Amino acid sequence: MNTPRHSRPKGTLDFVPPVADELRHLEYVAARLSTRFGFREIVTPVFEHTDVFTKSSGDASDIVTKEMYSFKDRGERDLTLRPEGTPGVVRAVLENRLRIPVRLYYFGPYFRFGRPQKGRFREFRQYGVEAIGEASPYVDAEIVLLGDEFFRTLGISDCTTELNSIGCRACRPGYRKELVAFLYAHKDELCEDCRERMDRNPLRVFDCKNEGCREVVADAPKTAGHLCDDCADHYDGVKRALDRMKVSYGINDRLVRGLDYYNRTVFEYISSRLGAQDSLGGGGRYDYLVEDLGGPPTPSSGFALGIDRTMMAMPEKPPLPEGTQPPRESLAYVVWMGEEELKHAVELAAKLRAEGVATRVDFDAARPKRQFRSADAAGAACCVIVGPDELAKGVYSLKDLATGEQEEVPVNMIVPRVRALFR
RNA sequence: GUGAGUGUAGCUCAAAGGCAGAGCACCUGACUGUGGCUCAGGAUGUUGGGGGUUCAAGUCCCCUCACUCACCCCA
Repeated sequence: MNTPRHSRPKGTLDFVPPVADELRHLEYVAARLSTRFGFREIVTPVFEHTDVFTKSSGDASDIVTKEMYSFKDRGERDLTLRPEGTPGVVRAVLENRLRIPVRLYYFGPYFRFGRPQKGRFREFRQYGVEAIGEASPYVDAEIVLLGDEFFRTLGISDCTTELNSIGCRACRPGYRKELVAFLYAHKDELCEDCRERMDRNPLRVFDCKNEGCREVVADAPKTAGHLCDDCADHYDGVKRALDRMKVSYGINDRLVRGLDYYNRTVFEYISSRLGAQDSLGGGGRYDYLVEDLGGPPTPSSGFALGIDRTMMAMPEKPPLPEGTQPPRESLAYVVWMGEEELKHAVELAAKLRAEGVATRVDFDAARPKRQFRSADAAGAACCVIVGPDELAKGVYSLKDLATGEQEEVPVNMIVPRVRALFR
């Protein structure tokens, strides 16, 4: 193969036409739905001071310990390409003293260092929402609903929602102690990784895919049975609200989120089309994070959805029936014959564009044949032909490239006639 | 960070130690004011890179790089 002079950095993606259009469409859907739920867009930097992430995501989490793109800038500042969205948003809310409660949505690129595989990249895109300063279980339910509607709007049908509650600072320590005791009793049956996880983050043993570990974990004490009264009430509230909103979900009492800051409600959207990385996104409640980042106690809830994964999970467009042409772009080509007509073509292009009609002229091809070919290659809907004959008669010839039909159009009628061919 | 698989034309893939090929795409012409369709012709490669074995390597061996999938982790 011709080795390209330059190649993408490992784990990055190019979005070339028309895939970039799909990406923008997806962001448009996200923005529209978020707005409908009262969220407003926030844009924060792609990099932050490193401690914004180390103080929020948890020192023990893998994201912080081995997946961050961290660097020192020329001023010796410790900076990190954001591995996730929530900490930067919370930082911005505090720094700009936004009035709380506030609902925010965002999308953009995120960065984590790991070996790429299907659905996992070093640069990836997320769509997220954060409801900062809202404590009600209804809020959690609304956020789950929003994500659910997002996937449904995009035609993703094989997406299931899993729900769990992991308790709070009051009830989790007791549960954790009980879980660790259980795991120690079954230490011999656990894999090496899980034996390490037992001490560092015992809840994550639930995530292990190892057969033996799964069997052990099946009998392990579950969070849901060890919630304090407040957490149990909250969990019931979320479930009742989801039922009333007609959101279908499954309880997964093994569901644990990777980030340390979650408490109470956690949820995840799973698709069967994605391979091993089957999570389209997830989220939950994070009632302590704002405080951890130096703000006042502020109960909050949100989600982060993987845009790249969502695009992978979207249904394939059905192939075109045999013999049919793909739809044409809403684009007009002005075809010219000689130098004299070229001047008119340039003016006509300006006029069409002023009327909002996307227009191109092939300046490089002197022969009309090539101009027509350019127009066809670009998928243009029509050609507007400027030749000596047309100029003499005060008309343009308009050729519909889909049907091949051509007719003369008075110059003052060209804009509506071109537009009529767009569909 | 760990493991496995795959690297041949722009794309999809043949060539199982003996002349590097096909389809699609591309270019030119038939058609000097008309795309697609048809016909005729044309170009395309350091077989990812480097080393080794051999009379001979796309093919076997070693190293390296890239991609893919999985572990890990998560979006």
